[in-house]
Order: sequence, then structure tokens, then C-alpha cells
Amino acid sequence: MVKQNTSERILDVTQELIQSRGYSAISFNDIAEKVGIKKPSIMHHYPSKAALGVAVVDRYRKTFAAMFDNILSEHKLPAKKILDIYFSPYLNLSENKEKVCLCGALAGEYRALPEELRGEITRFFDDSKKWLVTILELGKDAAEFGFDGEPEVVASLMLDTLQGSLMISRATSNKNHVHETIESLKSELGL
Amino acid sequence: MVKQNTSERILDVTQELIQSRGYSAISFNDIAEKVGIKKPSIMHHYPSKAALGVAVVDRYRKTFAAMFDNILSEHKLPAKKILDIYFSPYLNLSENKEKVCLCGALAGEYRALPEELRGEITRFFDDSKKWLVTILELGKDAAEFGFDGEPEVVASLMLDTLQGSLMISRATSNKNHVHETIESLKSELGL
DNA sequence: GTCTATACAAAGATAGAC
DNA sequence: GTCTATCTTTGTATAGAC
Repeated sequence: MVKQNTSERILDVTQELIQSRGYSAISFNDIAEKVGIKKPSIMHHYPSKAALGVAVVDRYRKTFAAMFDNILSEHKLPAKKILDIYFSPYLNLSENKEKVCLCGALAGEYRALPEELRGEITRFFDDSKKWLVTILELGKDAAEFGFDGEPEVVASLMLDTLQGSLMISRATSNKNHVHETIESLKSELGL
Repeated sequence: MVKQNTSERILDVTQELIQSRGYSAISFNDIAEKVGIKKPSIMHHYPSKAALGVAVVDRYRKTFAAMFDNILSEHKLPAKKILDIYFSPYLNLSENKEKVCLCGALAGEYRALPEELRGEITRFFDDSKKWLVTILELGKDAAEFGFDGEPEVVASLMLDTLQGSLMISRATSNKNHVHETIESLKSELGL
């Protein structure tokens, strides 16, 4: 692990705080304290709270995009394995009762967010759905998955369920809930 | 429609604002302006923001509870009809691109919320799941629904999907999405 | 029950020294 | 690149007149 620069540490801390408490509830002071700097220093790296929010979501989305591009193009994994990789961030988050998906957290306060930030969230959900459609098509073509209906419709249902499951499991302190949800989703695909 | 008193108008406005923008992002001033009073007047009715939040969620939950108690005990509707009534608030909200479920909105910023408010949210989700379990059992006993697995598991999946669907449809401006989700859920029950 | 006035803390943001 | 100091606005909340 390379020693991170301040810009990235700010992104890390901000992401973690949003996943735990949302965007509106956190302040430059909260972030600065966790990073170990003073609040005006943050503005040297990101000129406004909106810009910082956009940078966090942009990085989040691109990290997932890079991960799936790599998995889908470089390797020849069975669709079942790729699907497990798709599920893994949800499973990891669910073991930590503090956090949900970054964009799931932001979606709740959507209409309070700056316009630029909303666009990033929209993009994340659109991308998340597309990745899932690709996996479903792979699995259907390889006869690994057995499901009825259009991949787009099934993908939407699955994404909705994963996001809702994370959110509700945190609010109901049901630690095993996301795991059960994922098992059910897999079983609906014949796995 | 009876003319409402100020206490209830405050609850109405606060609920609407939370469903649109969340809890942390709204202020007494936002509420007061919409109600048409000054902000200290709110505190005459609710001593703190936390108390107001609790009152809003408590009323929300009790409204649904009363509705389902009434439907389940007074009438002898087929389970299919009762399920449609259960779905109807989600469908109504989805036609308004501004709002999501009150507790769905709050779930995103869960760890920023005062303890008392968190308890109310937990209770709403627990109750929502129980109502759905009851409907599923009714439908299964009457051979109206055909689904595999425990009603508790199916109910959890359905609630997660509904909540996630509302949230994501708002963030992706997909107005017809919740409608499609509900059709898919019904089809999975053999309807 | 609603208002004006005010207290006090915290927010986002800027200026300028180092 | 980070700091101290400061500005301005807004937040929750209280006191007390009407």
C-alpha cells in the first residue's frame, strides 16, 4: 500500500462519512478532523463541498467501471463467478453496519443535492444496471442462468433489491439480511 | 376535508420536505415558510427538530398500521386486492418524481439521525415487512398466490425491491420504473 | 398560539501569512 | 500545501411581549 497524498485521503474520508451519514449531515470540519488537517486545507484541493461530492462519486463509479471492464475483457470467468464479484461489494458493506452504498445513501436526499452531484448518481445507477445486464446476458448465453423475461428488467429488479436490502438491513440491524437477499437472487437465476 | 390545525400542517409540510430532501438538509425555516408561520412557532408545537422528526415518522407508521388493520379485519377482500392496496403508496409516490418513502429517505442518512428517530424508522420497516407477510400468508392459504420459500423471506425481498425501486427511479428519472417493478413482483407470485 | 428579538454554535467560504 | 483569522449566513433554540 503506497502512502496516499492528501487529496486522496480527503476522498476516502468523505466517502466513508457519506456512506455512514449522508451528504447534508457532514461538514468540512468533520472531514478535516478525520484526515488530520484544518478545514480550509480541504478547499485547496476541492473548491467547494459540491465539487468534493462530485469527485467522490466520480471516483467511486470509475473504480467499479475499471473493475468490471477488467473482469469482462481480460479473463474468461464463468458468469456465475462474475456475478459473485458483482455482489461482493454489497456483501462487504453489509458486514459493516455503519455503511451503505455511496449512491444509495445519496439517493435518499436526492433533491437536496447540487445538480452536478445528482448527475453523478444517475450515472452510477445507470452503469450499475448495465454491468448487471451484461452479466445476465453472458450467463444466459452460456446456459448458466435460467431466468424469464428481459435481462434489463431482471437487472433492474436485482439492483433495486440489493440497494434496498443494504439500506433496510442497516436500519433494522439485520446483519445477515443482505446475505440472504443475495442467495435468493441467485436462486431466482437457477443457481 | 376539515380545516387542519397548525400542528398537523407542520407535520404535513415536514413529511413532504423529508420525502423530498431528507432530514439533515431541511431547517425550521424551510418548514415555517411553507406552513406560513415563523420558525419559533414550530417549537411551540414540537420542542426540537428530533421531536418533530419522531412525530412525523410515528404518524406515518400509524397511518399505515390503521389502514392495514382496517383492511385485514373489517373486510373480506381477496389477497390479490389487499396486495394492490399495499403497493398503491409506492405507485403514487413514483408518479411524483420529487418524493420517496419517508423512511426510505431517512434510511440513507441513518447514522446522522438522533437515536429516537432511528428507532421509529426501524419500527416502520419491521411493520412493513409484517404486513406483507400477513398478505402473503393470506394469499397462499387461499391458493391465490403461488410462491416458493418462506413468506418472511419473500416479504423481505419484496420490501427491499419496492424501496430500492422508488429511490433509484427518482435518481434516474425513470417514471415508469416502479410500475414495472410491481408488475414483476406480482408475476413472481403467479399473478 | 404566534410573534420579534436574540443567543450561540456551526456552516461554507475567502484572505493572506508562512 | 497548510495554517490562522475572519466573513457571512444559517442553523437550533430561548426569552418574553402581545
